[in-house]
Amino acid sequence: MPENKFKQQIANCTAEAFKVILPELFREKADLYLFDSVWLYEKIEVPKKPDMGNFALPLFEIAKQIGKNPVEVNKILTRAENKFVAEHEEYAHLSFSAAGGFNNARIKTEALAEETLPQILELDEDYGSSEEGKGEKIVIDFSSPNIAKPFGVGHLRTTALGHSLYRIFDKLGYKSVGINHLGDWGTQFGKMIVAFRKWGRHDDLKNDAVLKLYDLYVKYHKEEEKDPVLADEARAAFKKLEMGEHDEAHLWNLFKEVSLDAFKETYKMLGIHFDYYTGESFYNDKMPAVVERLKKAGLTRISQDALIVDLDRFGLPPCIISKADGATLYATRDITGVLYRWETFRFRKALYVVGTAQRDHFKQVFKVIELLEEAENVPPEKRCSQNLEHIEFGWIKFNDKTMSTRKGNIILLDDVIEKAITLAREKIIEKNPDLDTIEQTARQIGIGAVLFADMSARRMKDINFDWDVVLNFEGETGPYLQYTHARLASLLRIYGKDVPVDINYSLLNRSEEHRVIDLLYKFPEVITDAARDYEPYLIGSYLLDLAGAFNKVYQRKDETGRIDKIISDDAELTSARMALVKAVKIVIQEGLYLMGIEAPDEM
RNA sequence: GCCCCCGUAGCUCAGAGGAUAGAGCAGUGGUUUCCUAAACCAUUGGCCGCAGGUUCGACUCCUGCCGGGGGUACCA
Repeated sequence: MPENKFKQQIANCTAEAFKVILPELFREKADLYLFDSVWLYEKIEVPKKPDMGNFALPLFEIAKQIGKNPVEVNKILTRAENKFVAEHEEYAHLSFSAAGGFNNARIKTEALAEETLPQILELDEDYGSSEEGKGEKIVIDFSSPNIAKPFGVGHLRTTALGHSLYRIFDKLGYKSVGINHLGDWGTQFGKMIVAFRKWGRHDDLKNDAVLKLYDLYVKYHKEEEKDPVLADEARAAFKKLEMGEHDEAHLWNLFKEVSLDAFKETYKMLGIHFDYYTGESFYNDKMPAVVERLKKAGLTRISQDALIVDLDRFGLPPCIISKADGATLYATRDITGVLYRWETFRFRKALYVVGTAQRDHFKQVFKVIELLEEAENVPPEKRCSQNLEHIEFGWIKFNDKTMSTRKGNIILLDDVIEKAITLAREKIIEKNPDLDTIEQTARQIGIGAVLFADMSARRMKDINFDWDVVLNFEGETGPYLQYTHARLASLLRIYGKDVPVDINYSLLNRSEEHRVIDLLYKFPEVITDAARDYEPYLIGSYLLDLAGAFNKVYQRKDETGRIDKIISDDAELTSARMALVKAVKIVIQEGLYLMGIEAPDEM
C-alpha cells in the first residue's frame, strides 16, 4: 500500500491535539491508541461528499471510550488541531473543522497540486506505477475459448477482465504472464470429426471457417438426437485422436489452425497479447506422471470404477482424476496445468479468470494441489497451493437467459464489435467529418464502448446483454472518457507550447479544480485497490469521476455567466491550468490503457 | 435437500459499519455567435427484497424467510 502523505500528517496533528486536550490521560497512558498516529491513520476515512473535506475521522467510538460527548470532543479537538497547525510551518496547508461527530480535514489545493502535478508531468505514463511486484510473476489464465466454436459475447468477460488484470499487475511491477488455455481437447472433437466427415467440405475451411464448423456442430447435435449411433462414432473418433491416429489428428489440427487464425484476429482487434497459447491438449503427455504422483502420495482411491480424490471432509464432491473408462477429465488437466506452471514460472500468484459456474471445480483442483504438497512434505516456502486464485465472475445473459452455444441463442463478439464501430463511424462523420483517421478512431471508440460496458460492474454481477447499453456513447461509457480525453488533447494542441512544470499552483484555487487535483492524487491508490480486489471496474468508475470533475472545470461559468475558459489572455493562469489539463490527460489515457482501451487524441 | 452468488430509483449500476443512500440511462426544463454539446446545469423519481438481532450508529455485520441464478461424481 502506498502511504498517503497527507493522511499521515493529519493523523499526526490529531494525535498531538489529543495530547493537548487530554493532558492527564496522556500523562497516565501515553501509549493509548488515540495518541498513536499509526492507529489514527487507519481510522481516518474519506468523507462521503467531496465538499466535506479530503479526510475525516469519526469520533463516536473514541468519545464513548473516554466517556465524553463526541460533538463536544470534536469542538475542542478541532481548536487544538488548528492551533497545532498554526504553530507548525510544515502543517500549514491543513485545516480542520468539526461537523457533528466528524473531525474533517482539508488540504489546501495549492499543496495538493504542488505534490501531485509535477509528479504526473514528470513521470507521464509511469505515474501510479510501482515496484511492489518486482521480480515476481503473476500467471493469468484467461479468455480460453473452445476451438471450432465462434467467439461469443459470453466469452468477452474473461477476455476483458484477464487482459485488464494483466496490465494492472504489470503496472505494479509484476511480470504478468498471459496464458490462453484453449479448449482444444475432449469428446467434442470426436463429434466435430464425425460431423465434418459426414457433411463438411474442405472448401468450408477457407472463409468463415469457424462459423461453418459451428454450423456442423449444431447440425451434429440435432442429428444425434435422432440417431444415437452418432455418439458412438464420435467416441470412437476421439479415441483414435487420443491414440494419435493420423487422419483424426490431421483434421483436429486443421480445426485448431483455422480457429486460432480467427481468434488471433479478434485479439489483434482488441489489442490483446498472450504469452502462451497452451491449451488443454498441451497437457496430454504430462498427465500420466501427475496421476502417478497423486497415487503415490496416497490421495486417490477407486470409487464406482473411477479414480478419485475424496474431498468429502472438505465439503466438496470427489475430484475425478480418471473416468471409469480410463480417460482423463478437465480436472486432471487443470491439476497438471497448475503443477506445470508452478515448475515453469514459480509464480507469486496464478489467477484463473473463469466464470462462477466453475467455482467448485477450482476449489477441488486447488484442494488436491494442497493435499499433494502436504503429502509430499514440500517445504512451506516451496508450496504454490496458497497462491492459486479463481477470479470468478457472473454470467452474460440475453433476455435474462444464459447464452448457450448449443441452442443457438449466442451473440457473436465480432458482430457486436462491428456494430459498435459502424455506429462510431456514423457519429464521427456527423460531428467531425474532416477527421483524417476516421476508420482508426471509429475502431477505437467502438471497441472502447464494448470493453467498458463489459467492465462497468463488479465481477460477481450477472450482466444482461443489451444492445442499447453497449451501443450507447453517452453518460457513463467508454466513449465519454475518450471524448474527454480528446478534449484535453485538443486543448494541448491549441495551446501549442510545452506545458511548464514550475507554475503558480495557488492559481488553481477553484473548488472544481480542487476536486480534480484530489482525484489525480488518488490514482495510484485506485490501481492497488483494483489489483487487490481483482476488480478493473474500480478504475473505470474512478475515471468517470475524474472525467466528470474535469468537465465541470471545462464548463465552469464565472459570475457573469460566461464560460471561464482554460486558455485565456492571462499567461500565468493559462499555464497553471494547462498543467492540470496535461495531468488529467495522462491519467485518463493511462487508466483507459489499464482497461485495455485506447484513447484517441481526436474524435 | 445441501452449498455459493445476486436482490438499492422505471432501467443499468455505485456505496460494504458512520454524515441528508449517490451516478448514468430514460422523462422534463435549460446552456453553444463554438478551448469538440459524445458535454454541462437544473428537475422528477427510494419501506436499500421481508422480519428479527448485534451496535452509540446497519443499505453494509449475524439469524431466519422470500424471489432470481449457479453448483451439487465421470461435460468444460
